Amino acid sequence: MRVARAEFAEKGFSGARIDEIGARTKTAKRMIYYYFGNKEGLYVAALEQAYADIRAMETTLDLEHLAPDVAMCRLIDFTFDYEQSNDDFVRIISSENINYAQYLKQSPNLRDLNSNILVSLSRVLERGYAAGVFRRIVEPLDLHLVIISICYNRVSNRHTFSAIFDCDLASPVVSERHKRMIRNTVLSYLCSDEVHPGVDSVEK
Amino acid sequence: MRVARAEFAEKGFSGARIDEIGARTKTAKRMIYYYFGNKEGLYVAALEQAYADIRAMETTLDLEHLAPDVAMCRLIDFTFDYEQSNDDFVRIISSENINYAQYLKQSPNLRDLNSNILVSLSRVLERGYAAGVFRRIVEPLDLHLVIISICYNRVSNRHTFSAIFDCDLASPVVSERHKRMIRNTVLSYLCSDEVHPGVDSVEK
Amino acid sequence: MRVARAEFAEKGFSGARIDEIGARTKTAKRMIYYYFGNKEGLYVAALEQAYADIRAMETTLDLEHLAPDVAMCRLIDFTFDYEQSNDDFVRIISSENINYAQYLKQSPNLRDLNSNILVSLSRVLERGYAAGVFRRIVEPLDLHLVIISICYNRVSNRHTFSAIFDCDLASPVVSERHKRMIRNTVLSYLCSDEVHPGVDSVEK
Amino acid sequence: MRVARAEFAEKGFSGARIDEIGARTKTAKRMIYYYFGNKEGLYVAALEQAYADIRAMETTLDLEHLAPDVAMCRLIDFTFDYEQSNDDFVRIISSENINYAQYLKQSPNLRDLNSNILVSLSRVLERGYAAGVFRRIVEPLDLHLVIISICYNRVSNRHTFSAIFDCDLASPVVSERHKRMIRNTVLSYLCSDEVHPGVDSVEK
DNA sequence: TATGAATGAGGCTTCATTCAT
DNA sequence: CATGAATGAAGCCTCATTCAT
Repeated sequence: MRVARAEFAEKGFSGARIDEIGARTKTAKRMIYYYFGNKEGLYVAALEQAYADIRAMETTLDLEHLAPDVAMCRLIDFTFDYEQSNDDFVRIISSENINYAQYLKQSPNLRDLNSNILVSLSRVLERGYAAGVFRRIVEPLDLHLVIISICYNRVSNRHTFSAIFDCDLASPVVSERHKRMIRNTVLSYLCSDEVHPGVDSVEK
Repeated sequence: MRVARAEFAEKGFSGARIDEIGARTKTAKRMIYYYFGNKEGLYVAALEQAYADIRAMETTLDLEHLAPDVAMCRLIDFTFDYEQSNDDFVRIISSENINYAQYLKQSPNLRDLNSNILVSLSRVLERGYAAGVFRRIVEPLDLHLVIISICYNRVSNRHTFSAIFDCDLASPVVSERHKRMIRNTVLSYLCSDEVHPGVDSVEK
Repeated sequence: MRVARAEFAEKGFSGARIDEIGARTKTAKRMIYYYFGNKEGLYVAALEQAYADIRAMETTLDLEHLAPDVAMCRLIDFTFDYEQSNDDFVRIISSENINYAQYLKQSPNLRDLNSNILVSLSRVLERGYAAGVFRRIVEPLDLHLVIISICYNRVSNRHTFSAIFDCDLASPVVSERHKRMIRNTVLSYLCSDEVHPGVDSVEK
Repeated sequence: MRVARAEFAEKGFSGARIDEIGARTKTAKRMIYYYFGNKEGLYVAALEQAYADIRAMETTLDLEHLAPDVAMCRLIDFTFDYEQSNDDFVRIISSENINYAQYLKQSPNLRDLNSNILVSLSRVLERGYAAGVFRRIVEPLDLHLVIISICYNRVSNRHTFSAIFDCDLASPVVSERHKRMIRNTVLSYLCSDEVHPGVDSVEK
């Protein structure tokens, strides 16, 4: 199963070879069909496990006992570190998006699995508003998008990014710089309430 | 060629079927080999064209004649709109990252092709610092990462995102809200210089 | 066992799936091997049962107490009704003929099992000749062929027949018409002794 | 193609091995998929050809220039001989009935292909009624069923028949006897108009 | 007697690619 | 410059059967 996840993460759904997974497992290829029915079944199982893993880690964060801004930073840091350390997770989700999430949609238990991240975010925001430390009114969903996007993209697109810009996003120096940047980006946004009119205010 | 790009974007490299491309083209499948050598050649050609297209559009932005903050907003808006309108581009790049950018790395002319976005960003930043409107010292590369990440992820991962959170990222209401959010996120970050210590300041 | 017979009847020997039989039975698939050895053993058992069933019914006809022509009609009607009502029986025999009856030949108890139909026919014929109601001298075997052929074919080939001629052989109207026809065909044949020279009398 | 037909005739659809067909052909197995798409496509092609062949022969009978009874005998003889000589045809149709004629139904050109046999029969009957040689009013479809059933069954079920009754239906002696029998059966039926009440007249 | 887990062999099919014209 | 026909390799999957308990 770990092997399957690695294979799907490495090659994507159609690129993955079920023979390869069988060969790298003690059990024979035939058993994959015994347990999972077909390639799709194995893929869905790997996908489910990937989501289950991150959820299991998220519950250990214990944000409630931290000050709102500190809690927010911890959440950001966790997301940052998790994505960076688990590129299997990142790759399988990218792959699933190539597939229009058709397999994820079939797995109903996955649907509500990740909703708790929005609950966590929501609580931290509420406490921040109450304490006066956050002033920007924002949807938890939108804030999650900001955080996850930057953390995720650093990992998912690091190959094209580094090819084009000739930089190594995985180096400790850059990692630390980026982690700080994301913290400051999110907190600057939340703590200010200035509105930037953007290009709309310009004749176009 | 348009067909090839669509096919690669839709299915990824290994999922794409060269028969399918042949069938959807007037020219026969055999000609693909005549012109591009093999599947990889066709893929690289499609990839190059995808990058060439966005570069062609970027040169029309004319940021120099706008105030720094307005220029920044225009750049953000352009990125946002381009990614949202060109999911072929987004998909083929995700697919290429699944492949560890091995094909992009082989195409040397693609390397320096996108460097001008850093130049553009750099100039806007310089003007912003000079005018005192931007106070945060930031690498152009890092800033680009922030902008592109959010714009790109909204599109690349919209299928899993919408499956999990049951929302439609492509709806006009959400799109507009997110576009504003990205502007405000980036500009809040640039205009402030506060540093948020983050989780590091907490015993860990 | 009922399940096995239905499966073999539905799909033929090679089309039948022993997994399917196992799944539709309370007992596990493994038990099939315990009791029947292998697929062939199960098939032969199903085949034997099919023949045993029809034989059991045939013994209830009680033809001896009927006038010869009435007895013949009753035999025809029974055959007609049995074939029409038991397409499982028909199908498994067709399937066995596809297999060159190789399994039937292996089952020696099946050999003499159906000989009693010839005995029954023979007795009815004898009584008919003695009474002067039948005039055509005919082999019981040949007469059986005529009767069984029409009754059997209506069922065995009804799918291609109805596809080609766009008719429903199972409808009550057609069934009754055909039943009458077979009676009249057989009895016209037996009661007359005219000989039709056929094509042989024509230069060829 | 001849090979394919023989293989399907011998083993039925699911029993046939496409590898076997490939091996017995000059062209490679792969080409079967090139031309016919899949196993089903090849099977349908073989089925269509089987029907086309018999139709081609039927058109050469030239029944119009024979007396009605002689024409009827010639039609019977042709049917008898064709079925006996072409057990490939017989077997593939039996096999198709095992499949519920699902493939035949998909082939619309086959539908009206065999309608001409009913036309031929109908004309012979009309001429027979007009000449007073036939007296039994009968549907052409029903008469066809009688003729084809006996001729077909002798071949299709000869394996179980011979296993059970220990006789060789293919021997010249039996063949000739049966051919005569069918002629006399059909013509006795047509030339008489007696009605046999059957079992219905008996208390039941 | 009963059973879930396991399996080697072989089935159909698809792939990117090349040959002959 | 263009094309229909051809192909070896490999992919996914299913089969009847047996093993360990």
